[in-house]
Amino acid sequence: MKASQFSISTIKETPSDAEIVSHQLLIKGGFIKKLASGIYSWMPMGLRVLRKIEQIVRDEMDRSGAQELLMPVSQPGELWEESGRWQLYDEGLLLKFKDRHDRDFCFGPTHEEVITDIARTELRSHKQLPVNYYQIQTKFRDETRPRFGVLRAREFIMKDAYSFHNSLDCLQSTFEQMHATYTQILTRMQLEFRAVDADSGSIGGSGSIEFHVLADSGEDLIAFSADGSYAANIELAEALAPEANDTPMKALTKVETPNQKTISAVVSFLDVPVETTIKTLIVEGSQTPLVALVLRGDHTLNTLKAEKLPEVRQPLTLAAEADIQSTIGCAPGSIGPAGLNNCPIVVDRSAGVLYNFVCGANEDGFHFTNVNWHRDTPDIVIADIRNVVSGDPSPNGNGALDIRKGIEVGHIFQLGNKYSAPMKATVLDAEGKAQTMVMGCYGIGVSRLVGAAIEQNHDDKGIVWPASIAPFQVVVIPINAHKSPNVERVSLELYEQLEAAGIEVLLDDREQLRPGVKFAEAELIGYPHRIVVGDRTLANNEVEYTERRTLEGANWPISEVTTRLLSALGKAQ
RNA sequence: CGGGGCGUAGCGCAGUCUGGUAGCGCACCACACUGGGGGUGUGGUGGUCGUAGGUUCAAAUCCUGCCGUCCCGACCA
Repeated sequence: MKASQFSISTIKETPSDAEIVSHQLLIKGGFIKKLASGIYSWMPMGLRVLRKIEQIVRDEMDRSGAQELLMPVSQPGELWEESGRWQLYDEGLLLKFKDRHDRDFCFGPTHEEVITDIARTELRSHKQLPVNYYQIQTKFRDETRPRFGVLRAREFIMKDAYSFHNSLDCLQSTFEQMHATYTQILTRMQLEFRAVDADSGSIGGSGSIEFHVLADSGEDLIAFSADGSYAANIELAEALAPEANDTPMKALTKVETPNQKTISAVVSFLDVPVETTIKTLIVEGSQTPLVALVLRGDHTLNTLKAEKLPEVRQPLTLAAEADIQSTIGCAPGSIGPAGLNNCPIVVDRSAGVLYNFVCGANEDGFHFTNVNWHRDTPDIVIADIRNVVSGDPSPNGNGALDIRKGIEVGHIFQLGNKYSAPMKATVLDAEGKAQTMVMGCYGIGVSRLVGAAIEQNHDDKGIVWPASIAPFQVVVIPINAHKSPNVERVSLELYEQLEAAGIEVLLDDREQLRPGVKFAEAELIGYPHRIVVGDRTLANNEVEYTERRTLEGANWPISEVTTRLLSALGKAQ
């Protein structure tokens, strides 16, 4: 491709509405263009990247034996009534509309309903199973708050696959195969990632695994052991109970703590280690109006774990201050388990092994010190309700946990019969009886991967694309070709040679631009390899090579450019 | 959905407090110079100041409604 015939529209200024680096660089580099909040056009340069990722995904899905199909973007509301999700998603997410006959429709945020409808008519016999259908297609979700450019867009491109089985064992084997396929996809994209145990959320089903690209801007926290044998979303990672060390109990003391309403305030006011303090959160209960959740002062509540407690009402809701006042008799900030008799108390494992700790005295402006469980408190329930922190022991016993941020780019689920049962998707089994199919579903955010790849691969000059997904693998920049026929001839010959060798190369033949502009732009756009052709080195029959990632250069003999690039790109000649 | 910020040329912004000829930088067009790190000069193009209404002799500026957009939170297969 010649730059003179290809739209490149970079801008120097950082767009004011782009917060994170991938969004800024995609806009600055002219890869995408915003049409509305969370809705973007893919410009020619950006589309090349998107297509690269799609092709890797398609390739590996096909290799796994899955079959590609394409389902409609618009879906009849009736189908969603059948699965029960029309009402469930009544507020937000589902963008609904009506056709001219006043019939309900929605833009597909996902395609379980449509694929299950296809499966129940296409699949009749257990002999046809298992089958795994996939598509790469535009989805629309009316996110309450689109943000981060293509990382949380409303309209986005996703690969979604749905498998059908006649047994859980069969589902399990496809699930494992998809695990391997996703691993292969992300490996080919040259991204650093982790597959982690995850909550299956509102899509339902049992086991699920998320794939996260590691990046500091990630919205999720993932915990994993150093040896890689354990990895889970922090939502799910189990906090083990520490060993209790038997300490002699001291006498309970009530101390005045005027206006000390936060843990950090109490810690500095009383000059005690934060690990010896307790905080108490009051939430709405399922069997009682209120429930107390107790954590060590330096720990945070894991809402997902708390929500699963039988005592707690779903969804987890912090109690209103007025209810706390009337039931407990003090404001939040002075609550504590000691003497708290009018609601159940659930204590985190780590808090439950403390001796002589500090907590609120259930009276504004007072705390207790040297509190001890049982002696000073009513009956308690011990549970795992906190988020793990870095350094916690790994739940599988292998070393300590490390915590990193990740961008969720893939999620695979074992759905079971959540959709097939209500939608009556059955096949006849060997005995000729109707049997509800078991389903799995597997998603990869294709457009999100574009952003995730940049979050993980950039520097202060711009994007550093992994070669496998770069819009072009090589850029050839002639210097002052309009003045030097030699430069023009060599750069054109190199360009043709590289193309012939199957390398995707962009020849920056735009005459009106000065070299500095081309260099800066090349670094912004992030071509992995750069060849500069100028009279300076041409005298020695050489050109200048620069690797984008290291920005280190070297002079290469013209005759060896193709061979060296092929080997840098890992291609056999 | 709660809290906050911002809407002025394609992009980034000033002007709004204190009402009175709509500005700057980048980009774009023309010409000249320049030609190895977003170069220089000269001359230009481009704006119903988000929108609807109100106050006023007069509104980008004051008042009210609406819309859009971004941030924090809630939410998120």
